Amino acid sequence: MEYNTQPLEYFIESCRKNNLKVTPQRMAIFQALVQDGSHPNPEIIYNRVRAKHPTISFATVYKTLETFEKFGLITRVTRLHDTVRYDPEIEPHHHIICVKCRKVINLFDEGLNNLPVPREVTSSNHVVDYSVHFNVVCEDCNN
Amino acid sequence: MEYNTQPLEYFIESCRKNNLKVTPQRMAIFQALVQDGSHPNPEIIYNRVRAKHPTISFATVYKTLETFEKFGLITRVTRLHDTVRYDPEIEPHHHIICVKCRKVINLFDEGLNNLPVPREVTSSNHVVDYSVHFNVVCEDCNN
DNA sequence: TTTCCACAGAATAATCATTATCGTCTACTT
DNA sequence: AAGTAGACGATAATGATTATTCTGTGGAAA
Repeated sequence: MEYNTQPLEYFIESCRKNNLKVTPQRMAIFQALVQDGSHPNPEIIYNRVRAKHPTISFATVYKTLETFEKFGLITRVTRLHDTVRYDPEIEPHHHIICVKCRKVINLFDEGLNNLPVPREVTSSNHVVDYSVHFNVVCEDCNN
Repeated sequence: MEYNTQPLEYFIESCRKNNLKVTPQRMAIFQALVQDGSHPNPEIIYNRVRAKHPTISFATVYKTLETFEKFGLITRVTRLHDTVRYDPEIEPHHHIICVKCRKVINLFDEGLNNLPVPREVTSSNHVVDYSVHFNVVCEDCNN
């Protein structure tokens, strides 16, 4: 179990490279994220950070995480978290997702439908389905 | 371009099988979803349906879509739409997502990191990255 | 050193998406 | 005819996120 994939020194270095100031709050937010592999949401991070910085505000957490993501210091699991997106397609398929305009296009591909599922996945979980998310910048957004 | 993957007759049949009443509103909601491949959110569907059913309410649209999904008539692109989930991992990796408790676990797998990306994806898009989402019921939720 | 300025942070309001509640209606049972 | 469950509409409530505004601070420039 190795969570500390991004040691603090690397984080600080990355901030410097991007002209981001390294503040105690930012370090705390980053550490709250790195401390485990739980993919926390802003609320959880906020609560963790409050232990050491009781006056920090929600907005700061949101803005900081957004900034980190913008500069590639962290990622988000999916970029489609703003609203539910429905699909009438119920057969196995995959998705092309434009990270700018959030357009979603279905992708049907036999090869992708038959990926070898790692044992790590099947060993302790019941797999419902899977789908490959291609995060792209689409033609329309590329101009 | 083939969107009508689920003709209306099949929809009606599926409703009957699941003891769901087939109402004009439900047909309209389903057709608003099937009419194109745009993966609309509830707001868009609401606006489309209002053309024929001006008195329909937002709540009905939400509840109906939820019902459809529950019975497997439609799907959602991702089940992590309720809140942003951050990840300190910036190297290519994949996700195991429990559809019940929404736990997310990173998955590192060389094979999955080197999938052949279909030409359909690369031809008109700039691929930022991709990630395989395994939707599962995790050990904890399986009891 | 002093002044200036941009960024960072805190507090708070506002917005947007979603869910819950409640009353009504209707088809179907008893 | 009365009862019941599901469906619908109206609306309130909640929860997540974003915007706004003000204050502070550290370093660049004078």
